[in-house]
Amino acid sequence: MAFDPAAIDRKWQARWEQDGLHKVSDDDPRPKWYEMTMYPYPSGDLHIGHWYAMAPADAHARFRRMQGYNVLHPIGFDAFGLPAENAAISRGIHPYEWTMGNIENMRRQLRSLGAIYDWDREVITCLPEYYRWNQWFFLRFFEKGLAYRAEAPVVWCPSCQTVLANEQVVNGTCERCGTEITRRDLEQWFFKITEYADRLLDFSGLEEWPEKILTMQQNWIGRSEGVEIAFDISAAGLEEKEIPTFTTRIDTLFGVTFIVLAPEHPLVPGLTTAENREAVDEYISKARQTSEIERLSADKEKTGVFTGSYAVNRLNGERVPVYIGDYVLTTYGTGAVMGVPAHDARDFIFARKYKLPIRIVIAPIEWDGKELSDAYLGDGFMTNSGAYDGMTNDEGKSAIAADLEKRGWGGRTVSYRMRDWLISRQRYWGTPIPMVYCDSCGVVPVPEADLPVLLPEDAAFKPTGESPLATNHDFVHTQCPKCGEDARRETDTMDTFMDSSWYMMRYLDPHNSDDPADAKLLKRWMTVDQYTGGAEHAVMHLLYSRFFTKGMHDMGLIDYDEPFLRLFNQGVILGADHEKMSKSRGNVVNPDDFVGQLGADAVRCFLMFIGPWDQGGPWSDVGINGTARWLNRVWEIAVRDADSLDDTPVDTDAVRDTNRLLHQTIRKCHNDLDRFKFNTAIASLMEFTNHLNRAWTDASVDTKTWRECTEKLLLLLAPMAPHMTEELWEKNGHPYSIHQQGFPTWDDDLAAEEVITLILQVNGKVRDKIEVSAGIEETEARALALASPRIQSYVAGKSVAKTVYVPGRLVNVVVK
RNA sequence: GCCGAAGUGGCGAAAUGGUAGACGCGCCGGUCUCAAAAACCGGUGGGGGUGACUCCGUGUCAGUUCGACUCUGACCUUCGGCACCA
Repeated sequence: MAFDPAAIDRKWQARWEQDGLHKVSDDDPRPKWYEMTMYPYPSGDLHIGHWYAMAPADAHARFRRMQGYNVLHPIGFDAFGLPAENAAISRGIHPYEWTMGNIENMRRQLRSLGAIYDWDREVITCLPEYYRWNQWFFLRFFEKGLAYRAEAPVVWCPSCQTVLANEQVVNGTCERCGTEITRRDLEQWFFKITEYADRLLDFSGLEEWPEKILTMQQNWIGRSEGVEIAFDISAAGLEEKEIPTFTTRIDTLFGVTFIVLAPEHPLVPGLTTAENREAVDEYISKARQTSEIERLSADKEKTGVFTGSYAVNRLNGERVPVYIGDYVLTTYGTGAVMGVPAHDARDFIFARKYKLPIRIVIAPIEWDGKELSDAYLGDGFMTNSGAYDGMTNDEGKSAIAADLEKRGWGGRTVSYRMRDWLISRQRYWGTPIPMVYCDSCGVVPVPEADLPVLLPEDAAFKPTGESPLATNHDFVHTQCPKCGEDARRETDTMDTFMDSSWYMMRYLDPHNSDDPADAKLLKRWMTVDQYTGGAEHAVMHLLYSRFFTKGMHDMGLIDYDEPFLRLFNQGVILGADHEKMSKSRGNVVNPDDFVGQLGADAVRCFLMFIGPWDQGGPWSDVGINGTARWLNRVWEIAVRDADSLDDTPVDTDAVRDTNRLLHQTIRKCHNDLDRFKFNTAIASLMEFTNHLNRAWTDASVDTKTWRECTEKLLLLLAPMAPHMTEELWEKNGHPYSIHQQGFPTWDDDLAAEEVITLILQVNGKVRDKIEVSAGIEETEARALALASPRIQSYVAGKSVAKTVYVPGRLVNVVVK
């Protein structure tokens, strides 16, 4: 019976589909297990990276199903986004056609993987039945005050011709295309994610998220506690009488020798005196020209220019000069900082450059009173600080903050690095934002009954920097839902991260036309028990989705407030040259070639066998042969005629060994699959296979034991290699389907070793190994060790200081 | 610059205080064959020894311990994240 993997793949994929084996029922009495993998963008081709993300996830979901859970492991397509639009521009295909064609092809490829996807639950985000709920959620967020329109300096990608959210900027470049970003002042739609900053920092509702992701989210949110303190500028005769600044080091307030405003700060024109105007204007226009990357570079020279005005530090009445400098960011804090050169590295450099005084107000321990060669950032005693002198700087912090609050000059506050989520996009292929602009009523939401606002089929795709929808007159011209007069539609579309923020709900009820998802089904299935995907979404999708869930929770739409209970990040699959796969490197692996030749199971197993799943690693065209060979051997073993063996144990010890290994293998496999350690699970199955093969050759196994072992081997392997195990299950006369069987269980007593190898050491070095009974007593073990001739030869002439006994493992004789 | 993870045979890796290198690739030898491939069996960290054996060995250097790939400190390298955030 030759093993023909391709034929077996076809046979069972068709059978499972026909039988609806993977249809998931909502009423199943078993406990639910919702395991999701990040849905793919329909780029048109399922590459090995997709397989690496999906095959192990599927094996894990299958493992949970065999453990007795009602497992939902759905799939869908992240179908809005720029590549579709770019295809339209370069090839004249409509984004819809392009996307749906790709989905068609990818469905076929996804089926070849043999996963347990329930295709009735497929979600495609670019269809009105999906994106109408994006609009619906937008309106809910708007009503709740969590969606707002504001003018702000926003990030612009000159290549994508659209604004981006801060999270979508990587080192000053566009996350999608790598183009250096610029800034623009535009009126855009934002989601108030900053209002949830503190709750997003609370990870207590999560179980088993990688520490790395939590740290990244924490750093991204960048919470810092400090004080907002206002400096008096009433002398300048402006309407504004003060400059608010934010500091985390209010204890250094007496060390302030200047103020620096961001060049874009609104007070700059007012504070600039006539004789300084020319220099200030020149500086500002130069700052505008410097690129974002350059401006954000930390080691760039700190520059600035004096405005000619002074501000008063009201706590000590000192008058300090006001500068502008581009090391101060408009987007953080108040866009103005108090300059404390003695205790801030940046201010120190700035003060040196512009010959500003450097006054030490926190005395370093063992300070000799000399000038500093660098800013002193550590703790110490307050000095040169009036009434606060002699306090520790920690005490000074609270004392000064309290005094400022008392006098109304400032107060404790919290600043965040994270900005609100900018969701407008000046592109066509996305969800239209359901808003109308009316000359008399202002900004008016589209009534719920009028949803969805359909994305029109025809639009000019060429990006001009303005939304393509803006040139579509039929789309733009509408009536105000309030007064009925002529009005204009919003022509921007939504960030596609809107789609992925709630798609886990839609899988539960993908065709519901009354709600995003039925409340009973949400109750039944949410929260997602296990989510798997790449770590690159740490501060984008994963953060947005947590925010979105908390927002929905607060609106009473759902009763849970974290979307994903457990998260696992798989690593990245690399080319055989250990480099990232890319067309230009020519190291891209096409899974279809291997699937056709060796079968889906071999590809699945090899991907899991390469190494730990979270580590990723290099693909190997020859390495996969090892896995394929092994599956071949499993096949060959499982089709042997067990009746040709003796039906009574030939060698009871050998049979007991086989049985013990069976139970150990079940235990190992179970524990490893539970923790996504597929590589060692497969290794243990290989060992077991090798053992069975030897036992057959030695004729040291009886019919019954052989049958039990091969049956269990197939069950253990079923999550990883679903096709061939199903075929072999049938060949061995078991009832269809192997995938509806329980995962084997083990007996610790049967798995326990009877004989162990006791390691005998002298001074920690292995000198002898002896076989002893597992239940050996300590005194006996020690005696055996000292009696060993090999140990004695090392002990001879020395004195035994002590012996260390580790039960079941070793005896270490310490000699001097 | 700061934070985090990692560094083990020719290669992917295993072992999380107790036999370093399980399992697999590759390579070498063998069986089968006219021959080759496939398949199967055996060997395979390095040095020394005819051999029983023996010494060295988990990035480097110290330390803790009877015993360290594993724990601690410093350093080197690689990869990720953040990077004027006041």
